[in-house]
Amino acid sequence: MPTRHLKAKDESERSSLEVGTPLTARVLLAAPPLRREFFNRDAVTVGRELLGKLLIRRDGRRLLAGRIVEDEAYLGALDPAAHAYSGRTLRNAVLFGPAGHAYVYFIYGNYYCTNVTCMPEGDAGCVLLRAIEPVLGLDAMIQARGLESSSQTGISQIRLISSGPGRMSEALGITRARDNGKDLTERRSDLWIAADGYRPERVIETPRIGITKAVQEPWRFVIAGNRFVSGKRGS
DNA sequence: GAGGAGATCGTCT
DNA sequence: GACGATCTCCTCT
Repeated sequence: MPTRHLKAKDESERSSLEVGTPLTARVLLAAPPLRREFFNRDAVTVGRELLGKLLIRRDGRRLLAGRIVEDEAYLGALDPAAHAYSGRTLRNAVLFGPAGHAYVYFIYGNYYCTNVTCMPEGDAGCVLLRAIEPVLGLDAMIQARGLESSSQTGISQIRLISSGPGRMSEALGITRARDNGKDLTERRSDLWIAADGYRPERVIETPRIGITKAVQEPWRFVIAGNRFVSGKRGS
């Protein structure tokens, strides 16, 4: 994969790249994984409450983690924009299974998008994870994205690491072959979601983006002011 | 900085 | 054969 060149930056700028509040592996491993009951609710509630939670990837002996700053709810059979709307297929079968599992699909010939199943089994609701704010493993994420090292990554470009569902999945090495159907409530898995007690100050609800059906529904949730939120000017 | 076009391939009909 | 819950690059202002 060719290296994508980002703007150079100086040392003073680099220190500010330690985005949000960087966490240690010890802190991440102490954070309890979200329980099945958390996901066994409607997708809108889960989407709103997932903001601020930690998405953690174990990659060999390494941990990568980011705080969820943007997501979207999809309501299954009730939602024309949802993959489950047209019924069960081989691709979306995970959506019809138990809550708290990863639904990963391939899109536009290049990218993977990562969802968490929710609602009681059979209802096929899910939450699309759209962006995280890196809290551990920043350099590994930059490498996974094919960007230059953090010593050369500009502050104005740092959001390119994990802002957007395709970028976020690539940064954490999430693929359909590796992660589709994985239980995200289980720390013994190599991908899970945990809570460390952080609560976002302000959450904004907006219409979902990148879809052509049910575009008016305000089921996209973002942490207000967070620089890793995708879209134009993070809106 | 903003907007548009093209790339790319799995999935579904 | 058509479409798509995206991203990057290029052009214009």
